[in-house]
Amino acid sequence: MTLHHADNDAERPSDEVDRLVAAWRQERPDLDVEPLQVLSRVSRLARHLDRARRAAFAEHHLENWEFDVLTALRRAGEPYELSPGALLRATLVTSGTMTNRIDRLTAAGLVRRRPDPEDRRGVLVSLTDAGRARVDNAFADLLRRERDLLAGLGKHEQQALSGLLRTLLVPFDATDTGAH
Amino acid sequence: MTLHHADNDAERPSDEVDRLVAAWRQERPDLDVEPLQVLSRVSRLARHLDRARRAAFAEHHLENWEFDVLTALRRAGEPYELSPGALLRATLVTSGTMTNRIDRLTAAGLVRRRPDPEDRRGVLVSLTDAGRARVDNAFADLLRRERDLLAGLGKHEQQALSGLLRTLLVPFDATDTGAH
DNA sequence: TCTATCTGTCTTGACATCGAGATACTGTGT
DNA sequence: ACACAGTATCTCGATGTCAAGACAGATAGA
Repeated sequence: MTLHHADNDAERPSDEVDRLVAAWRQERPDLDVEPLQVLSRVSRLARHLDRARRAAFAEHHLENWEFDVLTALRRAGEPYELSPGALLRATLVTSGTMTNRIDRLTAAGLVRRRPDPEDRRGVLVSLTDAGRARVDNAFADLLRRERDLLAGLGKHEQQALSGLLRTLLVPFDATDTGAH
Repeated sequence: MTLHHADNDAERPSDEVDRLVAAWRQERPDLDVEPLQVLSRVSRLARHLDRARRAAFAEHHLENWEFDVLTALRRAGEPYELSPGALLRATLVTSGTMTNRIDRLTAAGLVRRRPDPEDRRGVLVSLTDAGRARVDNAFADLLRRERDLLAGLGKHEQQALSGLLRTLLVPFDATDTGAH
């Protein structure tokens, strides 16, 4: 079957989403399930990426969430210092979560808290030397592994892919005010 | 700045990942952070999708995890029945999680458990009529919303995108045996 | 100055997930 | 028959996250 359009045939390797879409076409031929071809793949790939990152960071004794916070600080540049509010906007988590994360990173000696001299409600969180060393090592390692994951695509294909993804992302990053 | 290569210029709208990559280039000019252009976008987009799905399902009184289980059963076709083991492989969660989910879906009257007549260790989980109605409505709604999210891309672009994503996904779906 | 409102951080309680292990049954080989 | 490895499900304890709200301090208007 599906002989009526030679679109998707030929012996291209198929993934779980191909099977999923085929099952839906069988069960709900009345619906157009094309959107799943893109968006289910995005979700599933993200899930696999999460696991791959977990494995990568294990060697550096870092959890994914620790890495997320530390990289946000590292990216900020000298003196590697941000407010909790800036951190939660960068990492897309809520304020309760961020407080908890900072507590644990402080206990682990990777970040430091100090009162904001210009706003007495506020706090500033900064990287310790140990934190900076850990994140720099882990980040270099992560990039190596991510390059491997992308090895199946040529340079131009990667650029095409990131361009298409950007188009989907722009509306979110424009209108979204982040989590509170 | 960044005048030395006209790559990424022109006034293309930019997203958070463009800013993130720019920050890394400033801080770590020694590293090639190109992989982030693809993979950070995948992660962030998945995160946004998760929220969008949450909003979509709220109207149907469904949580994301409920939808995942119910659709797996719905896709299976008549009589909409699978083992917990098959369900956890389909949804990429652990067995403890799946037991818990089935408990709660049973309490909500959306699925039913019965002993497997052919394997007395086993159980079979099936959709109730209420469960099937709920998932069918929610799925149609989800597809409408996902189509809107993809409105920024033409048909060919969507196909190109799903093809590129499939290339990245195949290695995972081939070697991965799922969560236990 | 006083008051109302806003903002930034932290606290609390509920909850879904994971990982490891317990339990029950199957099927194979001796 | 019997033991043993394999498989399927469930139980339990620990953990990370969220949502809502408490609280202190900032900010603007009268």
